[in-house]
Amino acid sequence: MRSNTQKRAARKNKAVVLFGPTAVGKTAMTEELFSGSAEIISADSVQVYRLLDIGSAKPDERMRRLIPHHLIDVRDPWEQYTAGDFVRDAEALIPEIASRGHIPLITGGTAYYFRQLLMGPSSAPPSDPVIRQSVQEEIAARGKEWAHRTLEEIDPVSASRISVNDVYRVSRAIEVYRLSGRPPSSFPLSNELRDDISFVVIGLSRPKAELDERISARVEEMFRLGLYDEIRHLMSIGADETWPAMQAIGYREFLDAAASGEASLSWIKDDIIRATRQYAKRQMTFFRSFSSCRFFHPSDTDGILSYLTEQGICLDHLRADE
RNA sequence: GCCGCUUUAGCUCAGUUGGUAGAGCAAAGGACUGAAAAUCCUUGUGUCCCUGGUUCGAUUCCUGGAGGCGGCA
Repeated sequence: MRSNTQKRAARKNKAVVLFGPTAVGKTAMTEELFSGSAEIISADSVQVYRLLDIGSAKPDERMRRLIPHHLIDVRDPWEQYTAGDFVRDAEALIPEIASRGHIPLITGGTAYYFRQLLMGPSSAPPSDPVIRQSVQEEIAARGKEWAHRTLEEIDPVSASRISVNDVYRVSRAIEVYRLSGRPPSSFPLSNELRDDISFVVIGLSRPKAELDERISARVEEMFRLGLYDEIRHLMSIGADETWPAMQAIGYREFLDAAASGEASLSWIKDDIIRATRQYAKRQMTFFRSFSSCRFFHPSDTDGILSYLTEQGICLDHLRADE
């Protein structure tokens, strides 16, 4: 029935998705446009971890007072947080925030989290630590060629998509098969925006030279704020490369340096800057593949504002002006 | 000043018994099925320091020069 469909459409939750590579200027832009009218759902796979404050560029106290933030500091650095956890948490938060009369603003840099949320999560079973470990041990013992051959037997489609060298994905594919008894490629994957939530998707970008400059400045600032002390504290409580959080840029470079012996702070700093630039590039590649995304320069607040209005998002201070 | 080593891709360096070259890193582009700041795929790039000589042909051999490193004065 038409009226029913309309009613459901009217009740559909709205959310704004704001993506940008590291250091584009998300925070400043967000503060300017959304203070007082939104609550942030952080889509950031590193800011979920406690104790990783400086290197993950967590929003400061002042910012968090201006706009409530969710999904920051929700795990200890030795715990695993996954894209699936993120989707579940975000799905719960969106209606909750809307019920307070606020705009759910999903913002961050973890493109994979956005993908899972926007197109709907995969229905493949979540990882089981025991099975994962046994698959990994087997691959270590028998080699990656064996692993890929094994995948080819259980799922030729996946095998043809995944490189032999991509042990990370081959391993997960075998794991999914052992968990479910089904070929990984049999779990459906959508490339369309899900239709139970109405998303307005905004991307922020800058010319490369501009972004590179900001990344250098940000890393310098992290060192000034005490990144070295932060990692030293983490290491003093037992942090090593087996902790999920320690694969984050800005932390693992210290662990690598400690493992290899000699490396000066300025060497480590250069490593971090380089890795961050490479990461920013990968983020942009991923996000450009979302056809529903509209890109803006972070300083173009007028453009963003009118796009939001056009999409039916009404900000409080805009309302106040009327 | 003398002796030795050295000069090849943006960087570190292989190499060509004489037929104008290739790895790693960096860079650029791309992928991404509950680990994703992870992981993987693809692609260039060159006065082979300069100058003469030998040679059908020199980045490669020889002469002379310039830069760098080390040793002796």
